[in-house]
Amino acid sequence: MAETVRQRQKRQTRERILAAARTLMEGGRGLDSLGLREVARECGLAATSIYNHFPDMDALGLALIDSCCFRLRSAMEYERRSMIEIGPAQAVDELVSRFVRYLNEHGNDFRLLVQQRLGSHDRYRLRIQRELQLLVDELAEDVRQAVAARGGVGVPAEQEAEAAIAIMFGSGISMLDSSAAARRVLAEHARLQLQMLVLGGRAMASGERL
Amino acid sequence: MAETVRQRQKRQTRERILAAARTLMEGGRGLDSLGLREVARECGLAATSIYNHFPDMDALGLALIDSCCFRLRSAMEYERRSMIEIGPAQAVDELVSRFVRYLNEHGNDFRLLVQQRLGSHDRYRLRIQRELQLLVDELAEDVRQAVAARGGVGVPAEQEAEAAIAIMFGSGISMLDSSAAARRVLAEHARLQLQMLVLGGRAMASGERL
DNA sequence: ACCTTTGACAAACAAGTGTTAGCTGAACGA
DNA sequence: TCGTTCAGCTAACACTTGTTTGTCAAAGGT
Repeated sequence: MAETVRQRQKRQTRERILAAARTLMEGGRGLDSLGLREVARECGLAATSIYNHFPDMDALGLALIDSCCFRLRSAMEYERRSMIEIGPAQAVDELVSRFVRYLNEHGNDFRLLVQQRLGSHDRYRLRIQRELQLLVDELAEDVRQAVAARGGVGVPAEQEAEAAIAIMFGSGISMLDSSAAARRVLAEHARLQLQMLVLGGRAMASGERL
Repeated sequence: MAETVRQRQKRQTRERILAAARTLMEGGRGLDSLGLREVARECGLAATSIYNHFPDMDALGLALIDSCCFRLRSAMEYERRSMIEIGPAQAVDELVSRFVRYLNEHGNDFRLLVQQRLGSHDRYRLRIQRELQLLVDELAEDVRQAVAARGGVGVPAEQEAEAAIAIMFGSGISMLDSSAAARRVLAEHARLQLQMLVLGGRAMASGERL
């Protein structure tokens, strides 16, 4: 059955609410300080109308975070095979440039996720941590496959992936309030740091120790 | 001239206010959601009395952040020479265990710093970023000296330090809501990741590339 | 001893908060 | 066509917020 007029309008209004909330957070404001009436005003709705779409403010926040997770996921997803075929140097380049593009397009998403990862709201925190763990797991799996395809063994893929994400997120946070020029420098640094990490993983796999 | 009764009492009250604010944030609450009257209630003061110690709420927040920066600084400071003498493996151990101890004692400080690093308040953000940059710079200088003392050259110390801090902070965030047992595992992971990084720096210095 | 300073206070202000109750009018299913 | 559903509205409740004003009593300075 096709979508009725009412259903379409309701869905659109719901999206307008989420969009308004995101707009209000563009200045870097936290999710905690976001008011229901403020969101309603931003999208030209009566305050109480929001309750037709979300049972309470927490639900709105969770929906917001969910949409951020979705966009992060979409942005960092890529065809698995390519990672394996292009080799480690280009894989690092690809990873960084993909992340930089995500930051340029959805910097406020990223800010929200990192902020709420340490927020007081347990539901939000768990949701985000699960998402980030998925990111690490996928990257680890890719590292394993890429290493195996080249005949390598023993690289601690899980730790390498976790450290790689930490490095990228660290750079990402710095990029958030940097100019476009400064961002390019920071991206270059991130690339170098990741290369260092991969070299270290390789050294460790071949039995080298400190 | 010795401290008068009034001066001492004022200083003590000021500290009581800051302590109350920190207590209220123990559950992981953000600085934004902290109310003046709430803080006043927590330390048995009239709401308006706080204005005798801080011109406004922003000043209170800044004082809070300053005290967090101070404690982070104290916790991570150490005798410079030891880092150079003990060699890279123990240096990594020392760094991690120092950071873990800091997290155990001042986990909420750390949470506050990481949260506000991305907050909307520019003054807070800048203050924290300056502090973290100092941390990176000091670590980089130590790496340079340690490498030089062992006759190494060409290690990209600045990038290595930045990546190391990113790795530690990433682990730290995960540790914040982990049990003591899980924290030990995470610390072990951080150690491994840092070792990987140092090995990579060494490889890179000797001309190895991906 | 006397006057000034000042930390703490209660009362009030204007505005904000999340949420509930009840109404209206347009879209819907029959 | 007629009754039902329901998104959006206004009004209200019971708070909370940061801040200003003015009072009061204790400590400080002379």
